[in-house]
Amino acid sequence: MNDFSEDDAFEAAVPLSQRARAGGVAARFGGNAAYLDGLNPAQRAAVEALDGPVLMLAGAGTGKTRALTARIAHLLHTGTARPNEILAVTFTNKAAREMKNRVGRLMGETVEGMPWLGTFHAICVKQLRRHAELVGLKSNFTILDTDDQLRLLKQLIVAGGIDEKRWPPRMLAGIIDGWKNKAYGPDKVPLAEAAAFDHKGVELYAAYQARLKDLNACDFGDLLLHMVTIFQTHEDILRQYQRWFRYILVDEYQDTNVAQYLWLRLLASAHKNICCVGDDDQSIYGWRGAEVGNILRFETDFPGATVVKLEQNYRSTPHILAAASGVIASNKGRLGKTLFTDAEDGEKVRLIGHWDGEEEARWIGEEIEALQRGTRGQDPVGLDNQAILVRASHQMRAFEDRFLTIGLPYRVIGGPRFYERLEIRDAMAYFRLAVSQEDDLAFERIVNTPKRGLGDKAVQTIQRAARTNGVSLVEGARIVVQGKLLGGKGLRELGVLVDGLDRWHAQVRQESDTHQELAEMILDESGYTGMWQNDKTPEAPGRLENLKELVKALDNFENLQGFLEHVALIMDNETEQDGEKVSIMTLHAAKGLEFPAVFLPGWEDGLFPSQRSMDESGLKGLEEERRLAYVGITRAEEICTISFAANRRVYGQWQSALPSRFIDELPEDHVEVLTPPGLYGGGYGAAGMSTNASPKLREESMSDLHQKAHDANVYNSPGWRRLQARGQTRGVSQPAEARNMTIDMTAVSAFTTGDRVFHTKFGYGEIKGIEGDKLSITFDKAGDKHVVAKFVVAADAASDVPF
DNA sequence: CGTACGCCGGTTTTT
DNA sequence: CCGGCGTACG
Repeated sequence: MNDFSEDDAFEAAVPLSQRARAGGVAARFGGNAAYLDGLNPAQRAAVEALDGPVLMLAGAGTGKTRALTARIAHLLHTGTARPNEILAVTFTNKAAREMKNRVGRLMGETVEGMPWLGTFHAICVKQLRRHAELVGLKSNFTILDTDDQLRLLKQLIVAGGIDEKRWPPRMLAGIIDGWKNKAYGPDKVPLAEAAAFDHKGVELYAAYQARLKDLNACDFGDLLLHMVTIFQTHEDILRQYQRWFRYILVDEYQDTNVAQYLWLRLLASAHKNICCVGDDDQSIYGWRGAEVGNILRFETDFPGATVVKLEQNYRSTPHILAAASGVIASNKGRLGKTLFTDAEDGEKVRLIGHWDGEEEARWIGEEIEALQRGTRGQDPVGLDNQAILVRASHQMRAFEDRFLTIGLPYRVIGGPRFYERLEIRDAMAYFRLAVSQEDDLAFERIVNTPKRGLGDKAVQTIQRAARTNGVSLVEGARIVVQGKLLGGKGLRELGVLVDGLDRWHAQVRQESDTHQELAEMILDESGYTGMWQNDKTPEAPGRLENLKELVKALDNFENLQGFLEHVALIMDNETEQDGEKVSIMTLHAAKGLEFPAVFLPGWEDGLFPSQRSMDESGLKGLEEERRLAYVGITRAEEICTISFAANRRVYGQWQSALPSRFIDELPEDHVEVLTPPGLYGGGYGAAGMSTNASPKLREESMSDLHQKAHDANVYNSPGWRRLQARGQTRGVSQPAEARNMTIDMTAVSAFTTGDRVFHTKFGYGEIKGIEGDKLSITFDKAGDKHVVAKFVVAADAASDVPF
């Protein structure tokens, strides 16, 4: 199918008569190009160099998105390109949305939507739907999520009689993804790599691809891989796209993998009007296939490229920039940028060591409250403007525990994504089946959810019936029901399920109800809602809440099909904005964000830089970790606080660690060393203690803690001694009691000892005591906790979640 | 077929 | 220390 004339994406958004270079356009958009106002010379150069290859090296906070959107505006404004002739690619939906909004704003709504502004995946889906048959798919192919993918791989492993221990589905998925990222089809995997996995991996890869074809499905990696394959084997199609996409823009180029790189290079090879924006210093996704090499090699790939460096930073203070630059300077083979700023000096980066992880969390909690109140003698910093950035998500727990206890509102960014949650996937599987009864994976998922007495044996019977008749599982189930191939209860239940599926399917086609009503009906009639209503685990109310949320989300779509189509690609986590909260997230999740105050805890060797990263990838791994440090520091606008703990409980065992080597790389002149609480006057290196000393004496006095800290080997480490040698110490942390704490007694007065209560994180429990505004609660699952009263509700109120 | 217990393993994450 | 998963029973 090479004829695109019907695709609205290629329809001229602007009548041809109005299309003109430079001249006639002014009439359309007004004479002046307001989008150029306020750009610095480098940005302006990047915006105005429209033709030929351009590499925009944009350091952190240098107005990259601004330049990129201005460039699009410029292409449109000068009439160089129409909106549908511009291909603009991002990695995330969020970035795509942002760019769309900003272009719209710059152009004053005059421009119709840009059809080819989107993520790599969204754009590839659009293309692949048109050419699916060239890779053996139908244009209505489904896109599998990770969960489907894993279940499929597991089936293949089991079917192949392969030991699941030696070939865990997760590992196989990782290997296959890796190959797809490099644009290797099953037949293109280099012999050496194939041999590295006993050739079994390739065998399974081929089987997996064959199975996907059978299911008329593909996974995320396929979207790119298939398009690259099509472009490489069908020159006419490639030519067409090359003509259509007259200008190409790529965001976060340092994160592209080989498949994405090939796709871009193929599309750009004719006219070479490609503008890539990126920062080699912020390449932090090497472990999932990103190739920094792509950006380092740009000038070789596109000889004569215009290279523009954006080095003026509009985000951070000079001290923060200097600290970040100091750390990243240790990396080799950088393209090299020197960030500068006009901003006032501000505060130095603050560095503090703690006895253990809990102490660190406590200190940061108090510090956040102090900043919020402006107690430190400066403008108050709202909670929305503060963030804690950690290396690994398990570090979040210490903060969550602490913040729950003191009642500090927080939000975890990038947790389990909405559409990845169990209940959402189950519900979606029902919707998928209502739309198409061919969806075998969806059927397998829900056939026994809720429990219908249809276990492995029953499923096997259904599968056999389906296979021998060459039909879908739903049809197979119908055959089983009609032929009474199962026993009493299971048979009856299966009959009910099949009837339900038929009914829902019919209703989808008739469109007799609104799709929201239909969705709600499906979830009710299938017994899925009831399943969670009867569930007494602490998660159940939340899951029901999520289901309600899901039905609400349907509002934005025409019908169920439309919804399913979009959800496959939009795994976004729309974070609800309810009140001021501190953000807690990983360093990876923080890329692209900025906060006035940033806390960077856990700077200990082994944790950050991560031991595993260094073990697996050696110097390359260490350098990526260092870039992560760079990304972390450069998120801060005003106040950046780095901390580490001498001891940490990891897998239930106490372990001590040395301060991160990155701390040694911080330039002294831009760092202020704070004194940990209990160490007024500073600690002095004493003889090291045994490394497994238990610091589990939490409620000890400060002087006791001091004594302990005194002896800890961390204070005798090279990193720590360096801090001492700098001799800059200043007490910061005030005891919490010294600050005027407002205690909300209204919440606490609602409870008495013995009440059953519900807490969103800890679940159900019973109040054992009341101390000030805190409740001491024994939770059914989570054990004894002290929690601020406003974070719990009476247990009977919690079960009252209507659906 | 569903539940209870014991064992293993345990970064980073988007689409 | 915690959760997911697989095996062993009811």
